[in-house]
Amino acid sequence: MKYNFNEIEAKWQKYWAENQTFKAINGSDKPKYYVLDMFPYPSGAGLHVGHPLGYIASDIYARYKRHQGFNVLHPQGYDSFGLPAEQYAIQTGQHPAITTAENIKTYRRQLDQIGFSFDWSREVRTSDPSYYKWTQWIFIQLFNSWYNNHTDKAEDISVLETIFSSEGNENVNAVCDDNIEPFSAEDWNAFSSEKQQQILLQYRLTYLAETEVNWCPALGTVLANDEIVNGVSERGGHPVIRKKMTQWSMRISAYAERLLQGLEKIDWTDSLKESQRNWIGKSVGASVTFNVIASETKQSDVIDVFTTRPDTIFGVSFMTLAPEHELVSQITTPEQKEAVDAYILKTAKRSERDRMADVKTISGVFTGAYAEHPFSKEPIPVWIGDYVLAGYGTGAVMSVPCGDERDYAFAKHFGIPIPNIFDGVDISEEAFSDKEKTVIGNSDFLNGMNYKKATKRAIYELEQIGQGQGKTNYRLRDAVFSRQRYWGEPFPVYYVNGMPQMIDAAHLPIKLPEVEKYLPTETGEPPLGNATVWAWDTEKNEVVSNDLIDNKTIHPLELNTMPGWAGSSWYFNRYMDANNTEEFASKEALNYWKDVDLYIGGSEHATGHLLYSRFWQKFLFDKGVVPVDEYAKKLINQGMILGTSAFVYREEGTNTYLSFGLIENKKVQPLHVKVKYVNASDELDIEGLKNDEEFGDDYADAEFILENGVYKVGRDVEKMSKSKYNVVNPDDIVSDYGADSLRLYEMFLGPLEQYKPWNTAGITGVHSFLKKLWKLYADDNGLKVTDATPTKDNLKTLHKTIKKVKEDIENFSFNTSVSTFMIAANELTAQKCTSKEILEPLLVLISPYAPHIAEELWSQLRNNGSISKAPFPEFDASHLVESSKNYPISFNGKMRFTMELPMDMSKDDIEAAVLAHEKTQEQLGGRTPKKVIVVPGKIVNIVG
RNA sequence: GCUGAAGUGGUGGAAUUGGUAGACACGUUGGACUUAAAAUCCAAUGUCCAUUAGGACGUACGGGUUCAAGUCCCGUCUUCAGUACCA
Repeated sequence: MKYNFNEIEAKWQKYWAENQTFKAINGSDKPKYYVLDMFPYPSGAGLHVGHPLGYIASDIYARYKRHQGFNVLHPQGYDSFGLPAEQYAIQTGQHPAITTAENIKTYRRQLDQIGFSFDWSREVRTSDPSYYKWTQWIFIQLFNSWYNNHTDKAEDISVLETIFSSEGNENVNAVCDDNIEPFSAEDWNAFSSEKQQQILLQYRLTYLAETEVNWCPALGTVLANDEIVNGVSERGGHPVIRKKMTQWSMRISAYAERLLQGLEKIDWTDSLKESQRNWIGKSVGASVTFNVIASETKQSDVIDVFTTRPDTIFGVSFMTLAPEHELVSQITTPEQKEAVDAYILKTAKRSERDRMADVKTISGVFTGAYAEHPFSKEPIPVWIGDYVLAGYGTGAVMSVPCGDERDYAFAKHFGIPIPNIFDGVDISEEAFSDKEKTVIGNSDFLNGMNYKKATKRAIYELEQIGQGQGKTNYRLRDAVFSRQRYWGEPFPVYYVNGMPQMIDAAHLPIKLPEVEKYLPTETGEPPLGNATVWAWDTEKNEVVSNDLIDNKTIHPLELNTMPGWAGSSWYFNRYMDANNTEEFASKEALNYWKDVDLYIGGSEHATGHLLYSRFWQKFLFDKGVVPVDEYAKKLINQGMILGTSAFVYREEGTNTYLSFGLIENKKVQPLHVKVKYVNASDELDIEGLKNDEEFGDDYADAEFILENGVYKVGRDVEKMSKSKYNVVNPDDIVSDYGADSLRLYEMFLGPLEQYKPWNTAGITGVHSFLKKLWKLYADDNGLKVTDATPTKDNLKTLHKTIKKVKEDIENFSFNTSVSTFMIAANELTAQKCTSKEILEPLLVLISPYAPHIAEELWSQLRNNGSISKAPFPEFDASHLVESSKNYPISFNGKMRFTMELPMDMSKDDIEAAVLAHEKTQEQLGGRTPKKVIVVPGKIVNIVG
């Protein structure tokens, strides 16, 4: 019997699929366990070996939990709306749905052959109308809700309407737009329905607003903050500019504090939580109102600022407004108008990127206006400067040069006085911003106080004069929810007189219309502007032709689509009841599965998907739709598998290629070559390269200068990508070595969280382990497992393996358990172990890692009558772990323990006492300890 | 700048959490089997000194605590990731 992995793997994959072996049952008696992967975007390139890393880890964990008697939910699906399919459609005219379906087919085939234990009966696709029906439904719920600060949760918009009609908005404490005019109940009831709708829109959790957005002209769409990296688009690296547009926004800022607090109760990595904390950016301080001193040319006005240092209020020597600040034009004096206008123009021209790249240059202009210090009543010059951002706080700061680096630099640059309000600190060279060591001086009633006391007192005094109060500010801004794209969820929205109306949930889904072109229209409308059947008939409740629009019963539909993160913000709930056509998911299913016990995915989603999905979950929790407000108890970020690129070096201006060792100081141009032409010793297969279909011609006449008879390539570790020719396809690995080898090797490569390079050569190690394992059970004559009584050594090997592997899985250090298996196989081979009492549990143990070979051997043992246990996947192995718990052998045969002994014993006496000790004898199994480390008073270490 | 993670052989990485540093694997070298290759098996493989026995050094660098430090503390440097004029 040979280890024919291809045959075995195909056989069991077929068996699992036909028997729905991994189907999870809703409402089983067993305890539930939910293991979730971040679902993939099915790209046209298919999977490379880096993609399955996290899936293998979660699969091991899921299979382990099944063996422990849990009812495991381990689903998979596709985040199938996205830009690549749309761009392909723009180029080729092929409908993105077709491309997407094809890509999904490839993904599914590739995933299947790795032997994952997914419950495919629960598959979701975000681009499927039966799925996005519920994404639209959630959008409607958000539209129909507002955030009540009194109850600290989202409530139905009808509650707000009731309040408005009975008492106006005076006592409403909601998270809403700024600048809402106060109105009474009488006012409200007298407002036109349109005016009422306008006001309500300012309170809704998803709202339409003219916002300054990140517009990417090359992509023809707006981007969220997290889709921009260093001032250019994350996808494609195109420039991004600021532009005002009417957009749907999500009021995520309402949840800032709860998103922050919620981090305390979930087991996510510290770095990820820290990223989210920074992104939310809570700062506690005060808002302070400065009165602008009125003069002939300007009226009196007020400037509100936010500061985290109200204790330094007596250090204010000027104020700075963002150039975009709305007061600038009002307060600028005629003498300064020219300079101010020129400055505003200059900064507006600078792109976001320039402004970010160049933070050292100090620039600004005096407006000519003065504000009055709230306490000293001294006049304070008001400047504008681009170091103040319009989008944070109020877009204005009180500048305290002695306590803030930027204010200090600004003051120095423009010769503004720098009053010192810190006792015993020299500020002639730099600002002093250490809060902890602060002692305030020169500050009237704050003198002698530390930071904490002075802050409290300053806020109190500001409140007394009505010019300020304590305030908490968050950096987190509302998320723009509109995209000018075709391949996304359509909004369930139509417009009557320009006011958005929700389509009744009973008529969902609103399916994407057909269009001829996937580009924006000539008039600059989003791609849905190309649709001819895209109007809403409010009588028939269906989508009808645009020609029929009469703005009475038939109205235009929204042309934007939802962003990529819409569908991924709630999919984990859908898996619980994926085929429900009546509800988002049934109450029973939601209450049974509740939340994800283990979520594995990449850290690149820290401030995107992982924040937005927490926001939606909290909202759905407020609405009573889901039973928990944090959906993932534990989250692990898997690292990335990188490619090892290979280079040949062309001597500049020639057709000669120098071997890596011969470059020395010569000018060479490194060129990527396909990694498949390079062996483990970095030697290039020149013939292979010259015969390559794609690039052979480029090298046909090339001369390769060898060293020691071979051409050595250079190596570099980079991200796997098509353009670097370092992509390794899992299909090739599976056909050459088998899925079990791939699974083991990906785990063996290193710690799960770490970034590590792929190196195909190394896979022979785990592959020969599997062959060795097979030989332990079978040889040319068939199975060789016997009823023999296990020896002491056999038992020791088995139990230390069980202990170690259990620990490893529970700590997610899958890499070391692969080593443990190898050691076990080597030891049992050396011991010539054939005992089924050893070999049987070993199979159970290894099955989460290498399920195919384990299933095959288990089933053979069953057929042969050697085992009478249950079929493999249903086999509850929890007793194995239990039995090993008290097994009297410690890991690796090493043992250490501490033993109290009298202080005055001699070293020899101590050793004698150790040898006589009962426990020592037992643990050493009669052998003499190699080393005893003795410390006065006790024995610390006995090594056997 | 700030935040987070990390720095161990030629390489990927172990180290029972303060207790034999380098497990396991790749690679390399040598050997067995073979007409040969592949496959398989065996041995060696941190550095330096030594014929051997053995010895010295060694976990980025410099200090410290401890009977004992890769692990803990202080300082420095480097790399990676995220974030950045956030008042």
